[in-house]
Formats: sequence, C-alpha cells, structure tokens
Amino acid sequence: MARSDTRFREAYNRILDYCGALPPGSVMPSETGLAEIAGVSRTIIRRCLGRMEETGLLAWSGREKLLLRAPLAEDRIDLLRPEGGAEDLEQRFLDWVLRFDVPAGTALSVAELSRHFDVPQHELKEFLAGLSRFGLVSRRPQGGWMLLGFTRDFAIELSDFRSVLELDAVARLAEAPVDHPVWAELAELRAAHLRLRAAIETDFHAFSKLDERFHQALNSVVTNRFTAEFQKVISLIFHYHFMWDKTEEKTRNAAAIEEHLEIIDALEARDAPAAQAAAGRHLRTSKTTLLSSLRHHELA
Amino acid sequence: MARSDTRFREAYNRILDYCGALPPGSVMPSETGLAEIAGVSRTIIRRCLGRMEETGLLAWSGREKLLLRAPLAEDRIDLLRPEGGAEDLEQRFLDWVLRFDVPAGTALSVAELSRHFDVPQHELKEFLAGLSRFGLVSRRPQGGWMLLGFTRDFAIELSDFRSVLELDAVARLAEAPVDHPVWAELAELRAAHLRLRAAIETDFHAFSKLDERFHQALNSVVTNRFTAEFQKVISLIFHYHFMWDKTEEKTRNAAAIEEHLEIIDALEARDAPAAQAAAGRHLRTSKTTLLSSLRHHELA
DNA sequence: TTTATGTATCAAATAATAAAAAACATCGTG
DNA sequence: CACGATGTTTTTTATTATTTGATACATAAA
Repeated sequence: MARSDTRFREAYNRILDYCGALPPGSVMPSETGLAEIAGVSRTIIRRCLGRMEETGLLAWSGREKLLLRAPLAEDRIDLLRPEGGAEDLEQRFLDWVLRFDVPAGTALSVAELSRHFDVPQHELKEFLAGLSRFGLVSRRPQGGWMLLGFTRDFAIELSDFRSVLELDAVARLAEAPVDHPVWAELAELRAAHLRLRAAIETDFHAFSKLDERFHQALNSVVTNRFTAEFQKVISLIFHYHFMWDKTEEKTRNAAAIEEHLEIIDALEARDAPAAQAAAGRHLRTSKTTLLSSLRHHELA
Repeated sequence: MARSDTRFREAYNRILDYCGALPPGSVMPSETGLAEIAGVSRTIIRRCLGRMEETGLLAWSGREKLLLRAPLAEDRIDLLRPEGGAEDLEQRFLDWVLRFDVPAGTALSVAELSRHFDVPQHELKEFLAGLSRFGLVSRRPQGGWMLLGFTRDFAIELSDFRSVLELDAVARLAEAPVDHPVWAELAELRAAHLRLRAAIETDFHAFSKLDERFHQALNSVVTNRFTAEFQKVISLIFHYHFMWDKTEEKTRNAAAIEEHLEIIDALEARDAPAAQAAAGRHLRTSKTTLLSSLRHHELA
C-alpha cells in the first residue's frame, strides 16, 4: 500500500556480506559508518540491526554491537522483484514502436504499456515525459499520451538533424590528433569494409552492424552530452528501419560500403573538404533510404 | 481523495454558455453532440445534464432534453484552482536556478519545488524527467533528483552544441528564397542595430532583447522540432547569464553589435562563406562571455 | 439500419500512505 | 566539554488506492 522495501532488503544483504568478512565476536562500526558502507540512510541501518538482533546474529544495546556468529546463506532476505528490466526501457519501447509499426497518432495507455513492459506506471510516465522532449510523443488534450512519430515529417527532420550533427563530427575528426584512438578504429573499419565488399554476395546482411559501428566511430570524437543523447535515438531508429526494409538490400549495402570507404579515404588523407562532401553524399543517401522505407511501410 | 473534477466544472460552464445562446424551450443536441461541443467525454456530459436537471434548468428523460430556462450567472460552478501557472514551469524553473545561482550538485526536493512553484508534485516529476534528457538534472542514488548544471563543462558543451545548430541555420539562411519573411526581418534588425549603435552610451541595456530577437530570426529558417526544442533552453540560458554578467557590459554589447552587423552584411550579400565565418566569430565570443560570466559567479 | 442512450470496463490524475532520508536532540565517553 | 554516537522527530520520496473521466459495448428508439 506504499513504497516497497527493496532498499532495505538489498542493504540488509549487503550488511550481511560485510559481516561475513568480520571475525565473529567483533564489534561493529557505528550506525553512520554502516550507512556509508551500504550506501543507505541510518534509518535503514537501524532496521537491519534490529532484524539481526532478532535473528540472533547480533547483541545490540546502545553502542555495543557485537557480532555473535558468521551470517549464513539462510539469513539473507530475498528480493521480491527479480530485477525488472526497467533499465533498457528506451530500447525496448522504440523496438516495439518500430517492429510493430505503431502508427502516428496512436493513443498510448500508460496502464497497458506498464503491463507490457513490466515497469511501474510512474516510471513509464517519466519515460514518456522524457520522450516528449524529443518530439516523439505528446500529451493528449483528453489526458494520456499519444505517439507522434513516425511520420514523414519526423523522418525528414530527424535525418536533417542527424546530418547537422554528423557533419560536425566529421569536421572535428579531420582535425583530431594522430594519437586519437579513432584512427586505429578507422583503420580496422576500413579492413572490415574491404572484407565485406569481397563477400558481399553472401554476407550483405552483416552490413547493418558494420554501419552502426562506423557511425558510432565518427561520433566518438564529439564528447557532448546533448549529441550523445540524440545519437542513441537516431541510431536506433535508422538501424531498425534499414533492418526491416528489404528492398534492394544487397545493392544498397554495396553502395553504402563504397560511400563509407570514400569517407575513410578522405579522413585518413586529412582532406576535410573532401570528407565533408563524402559524408554529405552518404547522409543524403541514408535520408532517401529512410524515406523510401517509410513509403513501403505505408503501402503495406 | 483522488483526482479533481476540474474537467467537469469547466465543461459544465461551457455547456451553460452554449445553452445561453439557445432559446428556452428548445431541445438539446445528443449527448455525443454535446460531448463534441465541450471537447469532453460523454461521461462528463451526463453528469452535466444530471446537474442541470437538479437545478431545474432541464427536463431530461431518455432522449427528451428540453431546456426550461436560460442559465443565469449563479448557475455556474466556480473552478477551485484559479488557473495555476503550471504552464511556463520551464521558464520559471530555469529562472530560479540562474537567478539564485543554485550550485551544481544541489539536491532538488520535489516537495519543496512543488510548494515553491505551486505545481502538483507529479507534474514536477515529469518536468524533471524531461530536463534529465538535456543533462540538466539526474536522479540521485538515494532517491530524488539533483541539479547537474551549471558546471563549466555543461556551458562548454551547450555552447558547442549551439554553434553547430546555429552555423547550420546561417548556411540555410544564405540560401533562403528572396521572398522568405526572414529577409524583411533582417532588414529591420539591421536598422535596429544601427539605431542602438548610435545610442550605445545610454541604451546599451537594450541589447539583450535585440540579441535574442536576432538569434531567433537566424533560427527561424530551420523548421525542425529537435532544433526548436533546444533553442528554447539555449536562448534562456544564454540570455540570463548575459543579463546578470555586468562586467564590461557596454563594451561587450557594442562589440556584439558589430559582429551582428557583419553577419547581416554577409547574409544580404548572399556570401555564404563570409556569413559562416562571421557567425563563427560571434559564437566564439558568446562562448567566451558565457564562460567568464560563470567564473565571476564562482568567485562571488 | 442508423443513431442515441444505457451500462460496464478500463485508464488517468491525484490523494493517501508506508518506507526511507534528513534534521534535530540527547547522551556517553575520552 | 567537545566530539561522535545513538535516540527521536520531521520531511520527503516511491508507490498504492481511489475517484473522476474516457471508452467500448449493449440495447433501444426512430
């Protein structure tokens, strides 16, 4: 009927672990000290000590805290929820949207999503509030939320925004110092691209992963929290769409490999204008591909 | 003990308004029709009709709905909360952070903020969740939230991000069609800058508003939801800092006017490279100013 | 057969509440 | 008597429960 005591349970086990490393009969640290060890407040520590006393693990009176015996496995409390996958909610949500092609304008029910993703409602609300900053969802006048993307406009704006960010990344990369780890990664990427080009007839499916790695490498020179936040969303959306769009996949991937190689060539030659031009061409191709994959979806 | 019935109250008054325009004795539209008129669900409409019947405004039985008399001012229900200013929470929150120079790492208490801004707690939680996407706040391990910005790193990254966006805007502007409204706005802005330059000795305070207008004009050619979302935050932060940093204000503003004029000159000449260069210079100045204003704050 | 109303179900907003954190007061000991 | 520890109280947070509102379904009138 109120908040869960997960925090207490976890702390209790952590304190038991700590006691396990202590010889029986030793005096325990102060409440404040234990609080620091377990990373929780004194309130929780006192509850832990209380329970340890009940269990006969501890003789406790005032500031006399004597550990009576080493804690056993049975002494631990088990955590109710086996660590809900509330972590990668973003990944799972976008996956759901793209995989099932949830149309723009769909009403999103927090209750339903909460059940589907096995995440408490209030966490979902916070998550949606965050997404609304990216223009992916918005509040409905009659309450609740609705999905805004994935319209054609959204795809265009996303592509444009991506271009802006990535062209900047390329510009910076061209001026990165020689000892920057990105150069080693680029060399490896070149080799990987050449290998895939040779085996394109059979392995063209492998390109998607390579593409993601390539773009991640380009952006690795930009250490900017705003850019980073967007890249997560951008890369997810682009890659899911490319994965699902099977039209001309082999030709498309072969062409993209050439474009990537052109970018790598220009970068390694430290020819910034050429790199910009090559990256611009590649980003325009990507945009076209994204838009056409949307069109196919709409027709289906 | 649960959600408020504000929605009902507002709808009831709206329905009364609608009835006021109707001659007494007339039959009222269907429930669904009324629902559409009031922008609300049938559930609420039925509650409204029920109340109107009790008040003697309406004879209601099945689908016979006869308006008995014209509604009076006394018939209206008054809304409890006199329209809380929950709208521009973003503005007010950033204002508070910058005005009181809330240091990075400060714990933000939802309860306290809720009282201070007179906004329900859950709205604040959603708001903070949104801000966390911008890296301005984050969750604390022991629960609750903390303010991350305004560190030096944050300022640098924000400035860089702003530069990327705005240089792109300038590039697009240089290629905007002649009939785009931005050209008229730029002409006006040039005149305003010249006027202010002539009166700089006395009116230098007026620059802040002009600066905001200028940057808004530049970005007006980019219609992109992602850019737009950021511009709100960016412009707020920059302008508050400039407003509070009084060191060398006159000299600073005079220099900025020249930089603005250079940009306008290049744009009107459709000289894209020159515009880029001028904008780059100006953005670098802005960044320096922002950073030095932080330093002054830190010393104080 | 269509359109309106009656009814039931489900979701959203928000107050209420247990758990946890933080603040405060008091005590014990070197 | 000062410092650090514990005892106690106050606040705050996470989470549930409850009421209002939205929506889907069933039924009846035109």
